[in-house]
Amino acid sequence: MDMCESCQYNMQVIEKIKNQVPDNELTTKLADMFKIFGDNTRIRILWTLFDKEMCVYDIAEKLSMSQSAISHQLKTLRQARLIKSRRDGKNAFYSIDDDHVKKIIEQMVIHVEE
Amino acid sequence: MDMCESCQYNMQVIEKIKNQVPDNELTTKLADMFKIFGDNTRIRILWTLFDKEMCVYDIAEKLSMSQSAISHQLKTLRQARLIKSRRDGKNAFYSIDDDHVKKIIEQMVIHVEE
DNA sequence: CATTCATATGTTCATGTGTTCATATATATT
DNA sequence: AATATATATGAACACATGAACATATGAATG
Repeated sequence: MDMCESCQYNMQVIEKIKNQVPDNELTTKLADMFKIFGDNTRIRILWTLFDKEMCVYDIAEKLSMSQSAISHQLKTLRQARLIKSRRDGKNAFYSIDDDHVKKIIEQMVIHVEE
Repeated sequence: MDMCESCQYNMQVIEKIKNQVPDNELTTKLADMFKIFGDNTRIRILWTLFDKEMCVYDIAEKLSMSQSAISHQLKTLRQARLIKSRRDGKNAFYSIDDDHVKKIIEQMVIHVEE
């Protein structure tokens, strides 16, 4: 079967993964990153930011949560470099910072929806 | 750019995700599944099982952890349907139960390795 | 059937995590 | 400068979680 560039790259990664003793440094990095995704509020924030950047207040309203709770989670997501922020006057606008975020969540959607 | 079946399917999922109000039921499922991956021991177990099935004792030895700790995590992974078990005499052999497991971890490897 | 080996499970404990509440900071407006 | 609005942050609390330890279960073997 013909594969596109993206899938070929993925196959290379799989080959790299296979037949190796688990590298503790890498697996720790992986687990830590999975942890960031492992919270409903953070997933909902990322989901909300999929199509457009949004300010803190609007995210909080859309998700029916307090500004503080959202702000705390935005900090977590920003520290993990999954989102970035930009100031515009009184507002701070947040947006997805990494192309992989969609792919990672998408892959999990495929998994849970079967 | 030409895309293979797999990538085309992924694109469809992306389209489905975009521009929607986050569905709390789905995002909860996603977060819960990410949580399962969000532990170094569990990632290392999955990693170990990538190429072949293994019994509990061998996994514990390979990862230098107690049999109890491994068994507990195997239960977690089994309940999440990420691995399956098979008895052979005194031994319980575990193996990856879902094709997506590799893809999910692989996608995260791509992310953290940049 | 008693023993041994492999695995599973219940409990406990220390640690981590997410939200709330109160408050601080930053920017704009009057 | 005083005030209002938007966001960030620190502390505290409730809750979740992973490993250790002790023990139970299950299967083979004498």
